Amino acid sequence: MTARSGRTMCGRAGEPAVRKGPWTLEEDLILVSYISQHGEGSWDSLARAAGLNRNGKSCRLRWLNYLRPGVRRGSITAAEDAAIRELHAALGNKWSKIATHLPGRTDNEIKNYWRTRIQKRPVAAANNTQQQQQSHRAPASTTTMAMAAGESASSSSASPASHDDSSAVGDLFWCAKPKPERQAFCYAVAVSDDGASAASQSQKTMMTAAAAVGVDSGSASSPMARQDIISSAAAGDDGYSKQTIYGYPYYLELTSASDGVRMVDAESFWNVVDNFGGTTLLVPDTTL
DNA sequence: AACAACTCCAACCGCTATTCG
DNA sequence: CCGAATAGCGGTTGGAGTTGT
Repeated sequence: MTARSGRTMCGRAGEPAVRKGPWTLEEDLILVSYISQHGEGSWDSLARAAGLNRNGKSCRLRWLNYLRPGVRRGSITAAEDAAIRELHAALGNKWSKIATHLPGRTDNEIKNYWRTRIQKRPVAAANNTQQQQQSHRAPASTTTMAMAAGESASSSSASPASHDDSSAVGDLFWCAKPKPERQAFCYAVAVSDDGASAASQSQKTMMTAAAAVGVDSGSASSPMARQDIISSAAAGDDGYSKQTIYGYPYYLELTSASDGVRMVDAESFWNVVDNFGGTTLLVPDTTL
């Protein structure tokens, strides 16, 4: 294992070791499930009560920066970039203050963005933020994603998804939803075309959503490549394809056996989201 | 193909501020 | 008022992924 994972467990003698390091899908689900039922607060006791072998601080960070509804993933837009510069000039390294002006963005994300994009390459970032975002790590890293909570699982009173369809034109969207009898969650994922990073991010969302269906938990394995998901999809007799990602089964609604993942246009994509009355956890990136 | 260099960002740490008994 | 517990903030680290050689 790695240096980081080498210190993933700690604790005093006689006490159960507290996990550190990257969160697993199982842990995410436990945390989301617990908070959706009991709410936030008192993180240390929450961690214990939820049965998570994590300290409260870690739970809080995970929730606030990643799992909390409304957290926005995807690239920083040009407008956000400008806002960050302006706010940083006025406020300095007050990341949490800056974050309050950028809905859905976390202080951690803004801090990372500042350090890696602006501070390091001020001119390039200022001149063409989006170009940079798409030119280095992966082509077209801009991601548009949404995960909608279905009726039975939604303790949140599901406000309709807010989104900007104009950002999505021309991109590939793929949608999936659980079988009706398993409608604990439904979800929809959209990715920009051929983006490796985008796909990986989307898969993460899919996996979380898929696992939230709550069937046959299993052990984690390597994430499937987007291509693998597409190529392995095949409809069953009932028109649904059972897939397994990270050991969790989920179902794709297929319009036909040859469809693989169902590709739809932006309007249809958002129809899927809206028609399920869920809460959009991750909203479209408008930089496309 | 293999390796090095680079970038991104999740998660950690230490510290301060706030709350509560 | 005081001390402990909890929450929040900003800085840093290091693994993973991508690109360059």
